[in-house]
Amino acid sequence: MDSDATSLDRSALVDETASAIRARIMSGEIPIGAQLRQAELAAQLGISRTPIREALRQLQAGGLIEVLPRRGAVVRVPSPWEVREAYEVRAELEGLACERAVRRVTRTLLAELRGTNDVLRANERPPAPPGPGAPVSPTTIANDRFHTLIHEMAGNERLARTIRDINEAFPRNVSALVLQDDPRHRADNLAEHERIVAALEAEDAKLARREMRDHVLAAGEQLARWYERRTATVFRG
Amino acid sequence: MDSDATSLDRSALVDETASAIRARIMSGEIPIGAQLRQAELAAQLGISRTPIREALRQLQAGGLIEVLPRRGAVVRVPSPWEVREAYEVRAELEGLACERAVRRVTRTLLAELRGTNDVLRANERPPAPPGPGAPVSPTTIANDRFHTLIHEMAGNERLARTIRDINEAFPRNVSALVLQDDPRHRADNLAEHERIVAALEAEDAKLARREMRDHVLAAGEQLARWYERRTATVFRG
DNA sequence: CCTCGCGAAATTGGATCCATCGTTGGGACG
DNA sequence: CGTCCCAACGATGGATCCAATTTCGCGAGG
Repeated sequence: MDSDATSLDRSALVDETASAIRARIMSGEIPIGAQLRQAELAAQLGISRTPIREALRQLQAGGLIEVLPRRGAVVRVPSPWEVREAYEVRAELEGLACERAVRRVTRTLLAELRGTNDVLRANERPPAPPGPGAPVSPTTIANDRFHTLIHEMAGNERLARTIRDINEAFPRNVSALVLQDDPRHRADNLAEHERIVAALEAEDAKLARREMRDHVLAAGEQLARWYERRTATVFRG
Repeated sequence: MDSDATSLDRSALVDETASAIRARIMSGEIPIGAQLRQAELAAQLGISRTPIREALRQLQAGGLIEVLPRRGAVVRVPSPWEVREAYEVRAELEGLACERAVRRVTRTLLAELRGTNDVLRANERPPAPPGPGAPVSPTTIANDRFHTLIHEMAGNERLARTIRDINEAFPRNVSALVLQDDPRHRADNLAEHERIVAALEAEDAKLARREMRDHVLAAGEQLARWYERRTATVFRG
């Protein structure tokens, strides 16, 4: 019964399935703490439970979900502490990437970086309050592109992959929400991006590294605070 | 048919299976490039192919093995380039860990670090040439303990996990072999460890970071060279 | 009204089945 | 003698089956 969704008919079905599930968790369509029922997922994707289970094992290895024996899989609920730890590591790695990117910076790449910032500037007033499961906003795409570009400029696959792995351990839409929620955060974020571009243009590796490091740390702090408020709310309700 | 091996009867069978297979790859018992036959592994572990396949997905997510559609799983053969990239990242992360460890250093921990170095010093002449699949040597254990201790001292779970993930992407016995092969490498390794301990004792965070960074980079370079020689040999033979 | 307990339903997880694809060895042809 | 083709074999991968365990609901008892 191919109810809806993406038609997974290619050869790498398990990997595709894992991506599909990951995307639904990332977007918030499947919220934090939710149970992942194998039968349900199988029905929605129009496949049997076997590839579902293999896909869940992949997500488990990445730390996005937790598989409890005989109790099924659950989307992990990151603690503020975990978020801070992860973002300290990510800040270091993104800083390194930014430092390395200085060596490879070109006018074209700088222009593309500025392009992403233009999008951020234009969308300072977001069109709609993004709820969970909403399609990824232009702002988020521009943000991602900014970072991804720098990862590519760093010219180290493992570095890019490591950063990606850390990011994918947390439902990303959450961080997007944090950023888009508060106009002040958006402004800070844009200013930090612009300082990073300036440092790259000046080919000041140390400065670029420090700016990127601080930028990621600031974002992590906001995200951690969001989780703090969230857990506080949960305990009250 | 429970032929031999470890009796996997607990509830987290898939995770145990993954660990078992990983251990056999890490030790070199299953060499680089080898095919992982599901039926064979299942028979050896006395279970069916289903948990084997899930375990392979976990290993695939870690990057240790590669799963080609319809062609089964193969232990990845890292290129020297990949090794250098990975060790650049690892060097940065271990350097960070070492820098952070300065804040938490105690006499007890310093003593334990020195203890691992004593083992390295005592075993400058390794008892037997370690072949693939050999049990882990005291030297390797001491080496691991040295690094693990510092990771713990850093007090950041994610950092430790990230470093571990990178390490586990390469069959570890290879790097152990590289170290133990050449007396000169062993001596260098020991001297570097001692400099790191000295920097920790002096509570010089920046120095500790630099020493650890250089140490890991040096090890990575040796490992990359080993892979270069290996691929050269393979092409000849 | 709340708590405890039992039984049915739901869910997981390992084993097994079978269609499909890849591989290999042998034979025919150039 | 080398190359190509085909058939048989082997392996993978998705689907299905069934036992074991957890969860949920309902009712009895305090």
